[in-house]
Amino acid sequence: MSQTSLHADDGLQLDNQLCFKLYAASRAVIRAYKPMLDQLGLTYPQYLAMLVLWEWQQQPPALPTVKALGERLLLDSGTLTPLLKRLKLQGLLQRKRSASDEREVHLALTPAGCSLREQVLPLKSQLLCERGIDLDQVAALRSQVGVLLDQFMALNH
Amino acid sequence: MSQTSLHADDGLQLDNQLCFKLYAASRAVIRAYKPMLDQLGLTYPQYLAMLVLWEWQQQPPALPTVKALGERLLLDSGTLTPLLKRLKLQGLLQRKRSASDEREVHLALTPAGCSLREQVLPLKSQLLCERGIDLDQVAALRSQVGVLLDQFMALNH
DNA sequence: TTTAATTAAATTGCATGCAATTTAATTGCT
DNA sequence: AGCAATTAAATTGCATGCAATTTAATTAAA
Repeated sequence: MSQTSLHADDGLQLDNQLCFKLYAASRAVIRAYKPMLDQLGLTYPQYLAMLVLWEWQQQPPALPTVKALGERLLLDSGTLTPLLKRLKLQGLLQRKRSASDEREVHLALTPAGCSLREQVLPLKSQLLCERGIDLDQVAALRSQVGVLLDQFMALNH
Repeated sequence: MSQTSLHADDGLQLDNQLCFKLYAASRAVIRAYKPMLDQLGLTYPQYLAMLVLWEWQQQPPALPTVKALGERLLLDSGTLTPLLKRLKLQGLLQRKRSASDEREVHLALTPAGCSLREQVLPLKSQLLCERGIDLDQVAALRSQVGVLLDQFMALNH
């Protein structure tokens, strides 16, 4: 009998938990982004919101609402409403009640919000370079984590 | 030229971001744990703390301090102090200043904290079963995310 | 040995996440 | 039309994360 089988439930060892690895890795990656995000004046979830709004510049969605943003980021209005108010305070976007449906709030980038995008790519290249990230490895892992995410999305209703 | 290359910077597409996949997958997995954790009366980070304290029952660390727990979970006292106070309020652990070094706070499970462990394995089995999780796939992904985590840990100082 | 530097927790302040409730607007149904 | 059910945001309350500061205790150093 091997030493590792002395305890019946390695199933509860922290290091055996995928959930902990994901949780820790997610925070570690966010931490790595911090210097870049500080330059941009954004928090991490604010950055994700901006990524979506920048995408919408090129591929406008049916409705650029808080709801649509929430579906993309998997966040609800409880998180997004205050976050978007802060982005608005920074002059990066506008929030406007829809004329056709007063329940909806439509989001639109300001010129400042638009142009912030141009600062991101060079900063990101620098980040990847400084850390010697293997892009192929990142792409492979992204794909696999994506599969896991899809499975859980399918199962969480 | 393919349609996907019309935009020069797919590098900023949300779906191409490993960071977003990790962030979303981490939250999705935590969401999946919620029913089990509700049964235990724990939040997710509280559960992780308990996993470490249960491990310490079998493999006592040099010093069972807040600092040691923080090194294991990659969390600081700003997060852990209030979390541990809540676990103490629930009667799951004790916090005691070290006699030899009054700066340290030593953590010890109460009998209730100890015995809570026995409820976890069956609940976890049920969770994996209900969701039809492929254990080999989970193990493989855990290993790969672990590699990424180690790389970032090495790079973040 | 007094003082400076370090260290471990705790505290403070701010921005998430998210459940639950509320508010206001729209739809659906009779 | 009139009213119940739905829907989109906002709000409330609570528990993280984490940077920055503070407090208290220990070590190192001049």
